[in-house]
Amino acid sequence: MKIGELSARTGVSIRSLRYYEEQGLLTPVREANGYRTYSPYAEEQVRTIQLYLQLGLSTEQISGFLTCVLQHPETFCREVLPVYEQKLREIEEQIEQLGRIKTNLQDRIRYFGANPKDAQEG
Amino acid sequence: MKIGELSARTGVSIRSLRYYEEQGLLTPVREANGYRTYSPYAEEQVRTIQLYLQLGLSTEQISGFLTCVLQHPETFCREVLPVYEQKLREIEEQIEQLGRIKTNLQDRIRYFGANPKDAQEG
DNA sequence: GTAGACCCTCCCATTAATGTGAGGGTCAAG
DNA sequence: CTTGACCCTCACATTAATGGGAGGGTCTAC
Repeated sequence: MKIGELSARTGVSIRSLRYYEEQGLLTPVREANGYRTYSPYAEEQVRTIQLYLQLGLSTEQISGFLTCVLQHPETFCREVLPVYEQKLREIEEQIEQLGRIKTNLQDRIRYFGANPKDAQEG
Repeated sequence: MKIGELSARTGVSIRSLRYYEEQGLLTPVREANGYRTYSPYAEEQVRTIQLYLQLGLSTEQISGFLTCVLQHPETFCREVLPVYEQKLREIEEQIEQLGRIKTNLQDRIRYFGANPKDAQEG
């Protein structure tokens, strides 16, 4: 199938499909006229890419294990686990940082309730 | 004081001080030679700006209430509360989103423990 | 043979704060 | 009057995935 059809089937923009190729995540064959042709498996492949992107992984990280997970269950590809673990650490750190900011904001908001309402302009 | 001294006192780069001015957060006077001259109060002002930036507010948001909070307690400036509340909502939403991703990652990581270790290469 | 729907590449823009460097003034001390 | 430490403006780079447009080829149906 051509890029327009793959885009329609997956909901991923043509621009992004070309970007994934540039990043080594997709390798369509080229017809004599230069058009990209994708195998039917590309559709699942694109959905897989999207899934990992939604987990916050970069195209570079995804490229490290995509070939394997397309052929095996995720848990069989040993490149995957360390990426997940690192990402998990990053996420936890971000959550902590956001939690600190949240508490700080909540404290500040609380003070508004505890103080006179004669607020000043600008 | 000149920009180099303000930078040294606050630890904020000269580049950033000029950026804050561009964004309307600082308004040093200009000498005849074009040099920026900052009042002694600028030091506290810069620390205040940094504080709000660390809360995740944008320079645009900060500019909306900075003048007021420099003259009054934060709780007296009515521009502040809605910004805090909006930011708090954003933070909470981000935390939720990260939490979902975290759970997803943890689930995936758990499956590795529950499966055979004969992982495949690339 | 032409209209219209495809496809191609190349390149710029987005976001927000900051880094960096070129090219060039200012000023104080020697 | 030169050195060196300042200061200035302008402008590009950073990040990552995506949007968008220009300029142009291809293919199908009429």
